[in-house]
Amino acid sequence: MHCSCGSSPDHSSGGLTALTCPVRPGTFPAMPYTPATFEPKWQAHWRENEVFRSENDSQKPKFYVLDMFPYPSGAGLHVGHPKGYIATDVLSRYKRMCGFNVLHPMGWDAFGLPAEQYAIETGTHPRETTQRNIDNFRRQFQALGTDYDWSREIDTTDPGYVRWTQWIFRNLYEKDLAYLAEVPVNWCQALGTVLANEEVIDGKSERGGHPVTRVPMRQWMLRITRYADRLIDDLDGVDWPEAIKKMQRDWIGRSSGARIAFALPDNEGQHLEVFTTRPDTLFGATYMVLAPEHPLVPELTTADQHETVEAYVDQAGRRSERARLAETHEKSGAFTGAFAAHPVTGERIPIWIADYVLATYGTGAVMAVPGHDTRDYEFARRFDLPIVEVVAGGDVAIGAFVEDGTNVNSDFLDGLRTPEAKLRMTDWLEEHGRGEATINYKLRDWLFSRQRYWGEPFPIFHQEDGSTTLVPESDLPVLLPDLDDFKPSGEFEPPLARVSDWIETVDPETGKRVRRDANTMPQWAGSCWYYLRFCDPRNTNEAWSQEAEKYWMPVDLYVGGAEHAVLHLLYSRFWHKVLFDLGLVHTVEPFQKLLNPGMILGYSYRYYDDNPNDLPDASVTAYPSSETQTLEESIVHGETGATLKTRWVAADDVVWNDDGVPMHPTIPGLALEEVTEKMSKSRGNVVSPDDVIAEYGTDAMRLYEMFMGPLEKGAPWSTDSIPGVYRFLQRAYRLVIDEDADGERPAAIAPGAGNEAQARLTAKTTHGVTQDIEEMQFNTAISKLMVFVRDITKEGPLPRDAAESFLLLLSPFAPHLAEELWQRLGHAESLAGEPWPTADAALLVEDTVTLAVQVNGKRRSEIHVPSDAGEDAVREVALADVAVIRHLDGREPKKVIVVPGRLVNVVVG
RNA sequence: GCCCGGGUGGCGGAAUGGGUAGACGCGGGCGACUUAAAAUCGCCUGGCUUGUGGCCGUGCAGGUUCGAGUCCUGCCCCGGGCACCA
Repeated sequence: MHCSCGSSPDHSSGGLTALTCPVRPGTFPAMPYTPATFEPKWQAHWRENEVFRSENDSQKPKFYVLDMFPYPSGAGLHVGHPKGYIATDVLSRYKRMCGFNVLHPMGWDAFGLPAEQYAIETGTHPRETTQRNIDNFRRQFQALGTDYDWSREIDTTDPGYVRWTQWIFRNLYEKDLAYLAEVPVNWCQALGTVLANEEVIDGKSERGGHPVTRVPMRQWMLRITRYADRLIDDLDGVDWPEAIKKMQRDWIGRSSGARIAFALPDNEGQHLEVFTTRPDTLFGATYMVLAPEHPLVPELTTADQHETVEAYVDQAGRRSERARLAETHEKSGAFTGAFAAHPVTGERIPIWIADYVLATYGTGAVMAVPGHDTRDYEFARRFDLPIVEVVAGGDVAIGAFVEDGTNVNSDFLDGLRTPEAKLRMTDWLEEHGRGEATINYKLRDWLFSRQRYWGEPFPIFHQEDGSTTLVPESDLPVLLPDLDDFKPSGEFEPPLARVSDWIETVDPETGKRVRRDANTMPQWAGSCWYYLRFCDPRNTNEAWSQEAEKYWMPVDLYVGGAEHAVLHLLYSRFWHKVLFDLGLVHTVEPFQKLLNPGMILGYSYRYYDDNPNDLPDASVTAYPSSETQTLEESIVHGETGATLKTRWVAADDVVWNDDGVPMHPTIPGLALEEVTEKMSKSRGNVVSPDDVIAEYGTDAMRLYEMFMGPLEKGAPWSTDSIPGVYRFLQRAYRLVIDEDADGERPAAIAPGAGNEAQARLTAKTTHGVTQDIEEMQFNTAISKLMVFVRDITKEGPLPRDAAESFLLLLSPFAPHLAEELWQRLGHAESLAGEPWPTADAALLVEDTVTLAVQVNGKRRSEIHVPSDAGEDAVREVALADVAVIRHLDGREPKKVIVVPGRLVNVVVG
C-alpha cells in the first residue's frame, strides 16, 4: 500500500513526508511523535502476518462483532462513516486480548443503483466500477488500522456468493414464501424501478427523494406477513435500543379486533366486511365508508349517485400521495346511494366512499362510529351524519370520545366496561355468524423484484404454460449476461428483457423452451444473510456449514445506522426465521445486541437565487437566507415572492469575514447560512479520513472519533479538537521514548511497579478503562488514559509495569502507537496476542478518603479520614472542623448524616 | 397531531440504586524556556461579588428530601420516528 501525503502539517516539520519513505525494519528514526513513520508499517505487519485471522476450530469462547457492511460508493469513505467501524475495532481488539476468539469481518454490499447509473451514463460495466470502489474502500479501511479478518472478505456480487443468495430464494419459493402477484406497486420513474413499501417515505423514494406512483404490475412478493407475529414477539429477546424495537413493532402494526359482516339488503347475496378494533362500539355505527378503490363500489352505487361517485373515485385516483397527505384534516367523500343492514339491529345505514379509508389496510371498508373515532367524527360533521354516544365518559357534542368507558345505548352491552364489552360483542358476533375475533397487521408482503440490471437474477424459469419453476440447484448461480447498454428497455421493462439470448433458454430437466425472469432482486437480498456467510465464507459446497453456524452465531454485537430500523433489520430477521424453520440456523434471532452510532454531521453553507429552473442565460440574483420565506412547498423571496432555489457553497470555498460570518467567495457581500447536516457530495461538506490521516495520523483520527462523545450521539465534525488527542499521543510517546536524546533510547524506565502512588494509579487506570470499554464508554476510557499520562511520572520515573499496562490499555484505541512502543520496550511479539491487564484489587482501596462536609445541605468544608473510620469517628472529625463550627454559630446539631465514603451533612434547626 | 430521545460553562462532554456539579479535551488567560516565534512545560479558567469569604448556578415553574443535574407534577425548546392503519 502506498499512502498519499497531504499538505505538510504545521506542528511537526518533516515528519509526515516520511510517509512515502518506508521505514526499514529495526531502525528508529530520531524524531518526535511522527505517526506516519510507523503506522503504515504496523498495518502491513498485521496484514502480512494475518494477526487477526480467526479460526473456526478454536476451543476459546467466541465473540462475533459485526459492522453493517457498506455499499462501496465511488465517493469513498468520509469521516462520518468510521465512527461505528472504529468502535467495533476497539471492542474486538479488547475482546481478543481478553481471551475470546473474535470474528470481526468486513465485506461489500456491492449490488446497487449508483454503479448501474454510472454504467448508463458512461458504458462502464458495473463490475468494473464496483471493483474499483471496493479496492478503494479496502484501502481506506486498512488505513484506519482496523483489525478485520480479510481472509473472510465477502462481495455480494461475487458469483460464489450470488449462488447462495439464489439458493436461499429457492428455499423461499419451495416453502411457498415467494410468489408472483399482480399488485399495485410503487413505481419510481427516476430510478426506473418499483420499490418496496419500506423504501417509500412520504410518497417519495427513500433513496434520492424521487416521486413514486402506484401502478399495477406483476411482481415477485415474499410472504413476510406470515412471520408478522414472530417478528414482533421475538423482539423481546434481543438487546436492541428500544426506539428501534418500537419502530419495528409500529411498522408491523399488529392490532387485534374483529371482522364484522354487514349484509346488503338491496344486493342479493352480497355483504360487506369491515375490520374494527372496537367491536364494543358497534351500536354507534351510523354509516359505513369504503375506500374509493373498493371492488364493490361500482356494483353498489345507485343510478342517481353514479355520476357523483365516479367523479370522486376518479379524483381520488389521480390525487397524488402527497396531495392526500397535505389535506389530512379536510375530509372528503361521496354517498353511494346504497345501504347496509346493521348486524345487530338490522337498521339501514348509508354507505359512503372516502379516501380516508385505505384500500390496502384491513378489508378496505370501515363501520363508522363517529361518536368514538376522531376521523369518523370529522366526516360525520362534514356531511351531517348522525352521531350516537355508546361509550359514556366524554361529550360527543364536542368531539369523539376514544378512550375506554362504560357502554350506553348499546342493548346487551349497556353497563359493561370497554374491555368486557369488546369480548361480549365478539362472542355475540361469533354465535350469530356475523363476525369473528381477528388480528390485523399494517405490514404488507415484501415486494421483491426490481427492474434493474445490477442485481441477482431470479433462479426461475417461466414455462410456456405460464407456470414458474425453479432453476435446478446444480445450475446455480444464474449469472447476469454482459451488456453494453444498461438502459431500461421501455417504460416498465428491465434492461434484461431485451437480452433475448439470455432470456430464452432451455429447461435442462425437461428440455422445454423456457424464459428467464428479467427482473433482479433488490439490494437487500445480499445483506439479508451475509452475517451467516462470514461464518464460513469460502465454503463451496454449502452456504455455510452447520458447525460454523453453531460456533459463531448469533452475532454478539451488531453496529450500524438507525436508518435501517425497518429495512435491512426487518428483512434479515425475516430470512433468518425462515432459515431457522428449515433447520439451517440454530438461533431465532440473528443479532443479539444492536447499537446505532450517532451520525457525524458536516457544516454546509447555503444561499438562494431566483433561477429555480437553472436557465442558462437568465440574469440571476442571489439572496441570503435572511431575505427568504419558507412556504409549504417552496422557498420564496420575502418581498417579491419570487420562487427561489437553494444553492450550496463547498465548505472549503467559504470566505470568512472579520466578524466571523461565512461569506460567498465570489459574490460580494452575500452572507451564507451555516447548517449542520449529513455529509454529502452535493452539499460540499464532506471531510475525507484520508486527509485527516495524512495530517494527524490514524491513531489521532481514531482517538478523536471515540473521544468526541458517546457512541450513540451524533455531532458535527470539528477539526478543532484533533490537536488535543494528537498532543495526548505525543505525550504518551515521550513517556516511553527519550526524545531529547536521539529518539532511539527508551526514556528512563524503572523496573517493577514503582512507588505506591504509581502502583495505585496504574491499578485504578486499568480498572476504570476496562470497565468503560465493557460499557462501550470509550470517551471516558480515553480520559482516564489521559490522566494516567499526566500523573504517572509526577513523583518518579516511569515504572516498567505501569508502562506495559498502559500500552496494553491504550492499544485498542491507538493500536499503531501501542505496538510501536511495545516493540521499543523490547518485545518481539505483537501486543495483540498479549492478555488484557488486570488490576490488583488491594490497590484500588484507598487508605484515606476525602469527605465533603455540609451544613444544612451546603458544602462548607472537607475532611480527610481513614477509609475504614467508623461513623462516630467521622462525625467527631466533622464537628471539630473550623468551618463547620463557624457555620454552626453556636447552634446544636439536630442530626448528623454520614454517607460512608461520600460526605457528612450536619443539620441544624 | 401522536410516540420516542435530549436540554449541564464560550464549545465537545463528565457525574444519575439522590450524596463534593463541571472529570477529560478544545478555546481563552498568565507564567517558564527562547534573541524571538513556534513547539513544549507549569498554573488559572461556570457567573456575580471589595480580598480571605459569600451569593447564585444543570431549559422554566413548583414539589418530595437532611440533601435533587438525578425522583414527582405542569410547562418551554431542540433532535428523531410515525403520520387518516379503523
